[in-house]
Amino acid sequence: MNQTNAIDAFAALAQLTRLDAFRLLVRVGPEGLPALEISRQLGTKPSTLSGHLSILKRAGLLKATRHQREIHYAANLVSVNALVQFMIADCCNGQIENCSEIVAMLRSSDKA
Amino acid sequence: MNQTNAIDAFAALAQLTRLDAFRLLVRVGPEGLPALEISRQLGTKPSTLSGHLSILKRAGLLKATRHQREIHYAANLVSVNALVQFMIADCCNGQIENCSEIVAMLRSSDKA
DNA sequence: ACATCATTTCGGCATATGCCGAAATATCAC
DNA sequence: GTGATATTTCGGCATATGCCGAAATGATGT
Repeated sequence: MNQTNAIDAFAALAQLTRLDAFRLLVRVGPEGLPALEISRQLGTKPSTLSGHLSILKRAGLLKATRHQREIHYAANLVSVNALVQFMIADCCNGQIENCSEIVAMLRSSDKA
Repeated sequence: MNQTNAIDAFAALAQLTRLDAFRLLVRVGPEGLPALEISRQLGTKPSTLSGHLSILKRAGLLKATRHQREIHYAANLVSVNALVQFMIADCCNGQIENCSEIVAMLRSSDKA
């Protein structure tokens, strides 16, 4: 994960349709959904959604796999972790005692 | 944290100068830095940076406090946590066994 | 009040983004 | 090959964003 990569990921998520699509796929889990099904669930035109999916995929946030005629898109959670790591890298210049709050919070992400 | 709020936060981070500013302030820690100092460290014009800081602040990613003439900006890490929670909410429809990987990854955020 | 330093607001310009419909490409069943 | 379904690519248009310099606002010390 580098600056450019992180900006692509943030930009990908900074748009209503794409954020909805990503969160839908997070809920669905590793099997993902075909593009047309996502388009139906979100109420967007297939052509519009296609561009959005490609942006999310290029940013590393989605994985795509063929299933017969359909292409299933699924959330790539590894990249979420990398993005978080990048955001809070070298927090408080490594003075751990200052960062303990945040670390505790990220630990509490268990409920996700 | 809701959709609109999350989009504002992602959009705020999806820009080179703002991402640099935010990460700089994460490194600096809770005391933050005055605007002009950030402007110097990033090599941007004060007027340009001012707009960026206000975007980050409106997104909840920065806190601002006066110190004499200066306004110190500091990263608000609580909102980072809220953003992550929002991104991965209801992951795998709550079927924990499918999400265990991600949970483990976010736990490993300790090294931050 | 005045001079000074810190920050923000404003206009203007160039570029990027999002939406759609129509057409193109890809896969499958027959 | 033909027809049917799934997905992507391509124009075109409207809007949003980022940058800068200049001017305005805020806060401090004398």
